[in-house]
Amino acid sequence: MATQIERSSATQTRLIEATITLLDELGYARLSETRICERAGVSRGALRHHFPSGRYDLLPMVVERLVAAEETRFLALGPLTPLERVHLMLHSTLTYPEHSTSVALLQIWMAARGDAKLYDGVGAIFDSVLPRLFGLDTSAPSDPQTLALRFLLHGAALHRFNADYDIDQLRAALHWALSLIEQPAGFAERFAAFTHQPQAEPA
Amino acid sequence: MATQIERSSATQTRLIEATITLLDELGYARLSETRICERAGVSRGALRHHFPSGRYDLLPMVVERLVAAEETRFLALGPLTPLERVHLMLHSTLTYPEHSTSVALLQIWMAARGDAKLYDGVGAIFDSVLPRLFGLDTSAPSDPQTLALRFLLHGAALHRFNADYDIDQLRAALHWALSLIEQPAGFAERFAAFTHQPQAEPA
DNA sequence: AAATATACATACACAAATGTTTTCATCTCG
DNA sequence: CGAGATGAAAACATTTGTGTATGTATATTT
Repeated sequence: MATQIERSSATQTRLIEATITLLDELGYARLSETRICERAGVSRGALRHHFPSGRYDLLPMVVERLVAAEETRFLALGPLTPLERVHLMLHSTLTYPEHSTSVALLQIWMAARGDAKLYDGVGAIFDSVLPRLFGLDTSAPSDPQTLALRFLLHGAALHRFNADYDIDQLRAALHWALSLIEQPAGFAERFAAFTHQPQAEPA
Repeated sequence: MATQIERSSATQTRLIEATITLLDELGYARLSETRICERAGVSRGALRHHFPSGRYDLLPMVVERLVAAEETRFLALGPLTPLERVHLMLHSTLTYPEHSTSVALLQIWMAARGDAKLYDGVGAIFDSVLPRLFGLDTSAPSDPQTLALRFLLHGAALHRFNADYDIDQLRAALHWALSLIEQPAGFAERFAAFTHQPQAEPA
């Protein structure tokens, strides 16, 4: 058979991915070890072996994994300003509005507000999103434009769950907003590959 | 003593308000009938008397109450276009960024996605937010500008829980965004009172 | 190959949350 | 006033989730 290290990381990955799926499907409130194990196809004993205090060990790994995945995409592009990063994220949302990682993160985030033990585990990782994804130094205040674009980004991501969600209207709204402001210098040329969209730009 | 009707609606109100508080403090996951009753100062028997199936009867009332409170503020202003409404809400956020109504609603909303029974109770009320608060007819597509401003609004409301939340930076960002676009005709004059008066918020 | 450590599974104990029933007080109406 | 209805409290059963202990096979080490 495989080595122990391979087996371990395989089941850990299955547990983490099952958790992400369940957070998206059922939300944090209905998340339970039993359900996670069912979905991952392992026993509760295995879960408790790898994550001795259950969700409180598991969820930080979930958050870290999701953040790291996004971070990797940016690292490939070299040094980026905060403004460039938000623009890139907005273009990502334009291209893949259904992107679901944010759901799991939001569920954990909302739960951590009212659960000190959970917050101990995930708080620092969530804080690291600012420097790691948005390129923001927490000490220096960000400029209004970048912050406003973050609002737009988060609002658009959330909109997916709204009653009147429509993918084309979402794109049209983001296009309208982006048309009001200038892209960062050399943005289109530098990140053509990254921001390339299947559908054509409106006039 | 008071009449039965008074007693009834008094305890119902206490239960509803305790629920809103707890949703803000602990989140949906840690909401329980026992905790609600503790906070409201009534027995579980009383809760079950007024809300036979617990949260599934209680939470729709919570949602309806919060939506109705917002709706009332708009009704006093006469007929409003969707664009005017979003502008008003953005001005409200500028004035009272800590407004906590949205937290309880977001908690319920995220939970309802994964709980069909809960969705049965609250889904229709959430849907009614579009016509009742945003003035949007669900059949007709909204214009890109209004939708983009909704993104901005929701993103700004969510920002309150971010690590780098700063009330002044939030205001600056919203000001920056609003300075890019024109206010609806006669907006400042018509709604001077609205955008500067404290909101009637159920405690 | 023996000893040990690791990965995983099963089982039990306990706490918390919900669903349900019973009981009592107080209000309402004939 | 008295019967019935209603609001409220308490008590019980059931379910669900977690914490923890124990058992067993497979891998690693010496």
